Amino acid sequence: MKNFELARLFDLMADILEIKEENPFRIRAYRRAAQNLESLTEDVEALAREERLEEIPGVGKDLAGKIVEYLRTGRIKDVEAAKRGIPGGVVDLMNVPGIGPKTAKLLYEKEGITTLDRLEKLARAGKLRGLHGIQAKTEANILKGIALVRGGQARMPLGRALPLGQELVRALGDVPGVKAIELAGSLRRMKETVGDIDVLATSTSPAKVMHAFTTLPQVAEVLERGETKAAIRHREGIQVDLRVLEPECFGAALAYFTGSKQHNIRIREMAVKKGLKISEYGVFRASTGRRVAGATEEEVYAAVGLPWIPPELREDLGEVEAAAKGRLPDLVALGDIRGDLHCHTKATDGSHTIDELVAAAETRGYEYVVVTDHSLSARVAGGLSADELAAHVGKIRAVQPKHPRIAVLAGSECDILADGAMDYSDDVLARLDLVIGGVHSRFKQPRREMTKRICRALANPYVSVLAHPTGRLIGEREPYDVDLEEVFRTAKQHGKAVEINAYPSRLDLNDVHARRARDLGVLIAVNTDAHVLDHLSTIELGVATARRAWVEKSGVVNTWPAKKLLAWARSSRPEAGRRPLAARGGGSKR
DNA sequence: GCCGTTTTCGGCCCGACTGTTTTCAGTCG
Repeated sequence: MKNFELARLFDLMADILEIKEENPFRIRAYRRAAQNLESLTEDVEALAREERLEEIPGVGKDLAGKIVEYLRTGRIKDVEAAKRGIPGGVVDLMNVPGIGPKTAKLLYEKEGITTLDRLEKLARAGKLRGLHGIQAKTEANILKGIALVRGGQARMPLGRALPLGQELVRALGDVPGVKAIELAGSLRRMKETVGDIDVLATSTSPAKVMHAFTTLPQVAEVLERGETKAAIRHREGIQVDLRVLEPECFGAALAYFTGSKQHNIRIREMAVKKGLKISEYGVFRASTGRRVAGATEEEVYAAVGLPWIPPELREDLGEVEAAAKGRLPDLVALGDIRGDLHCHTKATDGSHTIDELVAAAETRGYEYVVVTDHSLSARVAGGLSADELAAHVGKIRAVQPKHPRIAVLAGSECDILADGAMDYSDDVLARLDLVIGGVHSRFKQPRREMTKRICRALANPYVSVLAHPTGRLIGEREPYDVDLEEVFRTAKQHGKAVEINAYPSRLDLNDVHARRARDLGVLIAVNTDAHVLDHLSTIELGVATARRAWVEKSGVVNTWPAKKLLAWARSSRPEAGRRPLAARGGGSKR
């Protein structure tokens, strides 16, 4: 899978062309192609083999040729050529906030700076001032920027940023004069990580809102403050941008501020063709400057002949075309979820009892909850032996009478062993209502072994759902090397579901992979993997990821009624019905 | 460099804030 390598290469090319002050549209073409390669759900090598590269948006004859060249030779001559005369470090200078292509070029050409170290040294010594446009303040900003880069300006996981953003919205919502306030940007689009938090407010007295914002207790530093726009650094480290506009602009401003940038460009291009101009202030007739829309997002989209597009889809990944054809997906929504299929208890590594879990699920309005503690091999998690599982299932069944409004189901998050066998024998699994299979060991297995291992588990008649299919932990652990195409094909063949695990540091499958699964017609389960009761609410992150993947309600097994869900889980099993655990003797561990 | 219900050539989104060159370029989103 060379999608990311190529994306980085095209981005590098764009950086170099910027420094060389090339045609800005050519630069944009490289950036757009890079972005689309990054979010491509298919393997670029497969597309190349099938001569379908030009189906990638933003990839024409020329870039397709460069992709083929890279896949064949491992390099692109034009990129190598462009790199000549621009030392690699010069491009890195542009990572410093405030340094763009012009400044990077200036620093290199006038001072020969090609590394951050050298830049820092000269800035500290006050030797940059006097260069065209650089005085003391710019020098100080460069030093701040360098510190930021060195500190690793890592993007913040959605699960952390969302509560911070919601807290800010609550705080600013109380400020007198604020009419409406919303999160925007990548946070509203629910990207798995966000670079900053964008907040949009409408008010008749923006100055008051600006003041309130820049003096919030969460503020570590005010970065920028104008009449309608301000930016602060949150004490949690992330930057927060606030924009305040008149109420009649709200829809246009929300659309503009939600992005993505690429999506906005598409919409504005459509507007231009209709003789309109769209900005954050509204939709205007280009000829007269007369305002024709802007109070709501629906108005803005309607002005270019489109239905409203859900924020999660606004990535210029086909949603504009789908909207134009009236074929937007009917996305799964939080309210569609009828139960959680993946939850732990004190029996293994959860921190609440079965009863507490069931009560919490009931409070959420769920129709069912599946208790899925770990199997024996997950030793660190206190995995259960077959005997212990039998006793545990007895306890799970025992709480049912106390909770008549919710079906309490017995399951397991059963380890998929190194060779693809399950951690419990089939006759043990047969006594469970629903089994989730997951990889928790031997993450470094070679791709072919890992793929075979997971596919074997999916073929097991008692396994219904594949937990966290790639094993990645955002910012902590890389996904294991596995051929997801093969996994998805196998899941489809056996009618099994793959999970979108909503655990904040997992979000596994991610949006791109989940979309591929969805495109291949694979069933999806959205689960929290809750270890503490609070985690049940992170289902929101999982549903958001499903929505970003264009997943519809019908494709999500835990939007189904309990009867349908259980019938599906049983459908691949050789025997009909479920035999009571006690009648089967049990005893053996596997 | 891409792309086409105005176009296979000639377009390609739009505006705010900062620092400094004090009228605007550079950067950012």
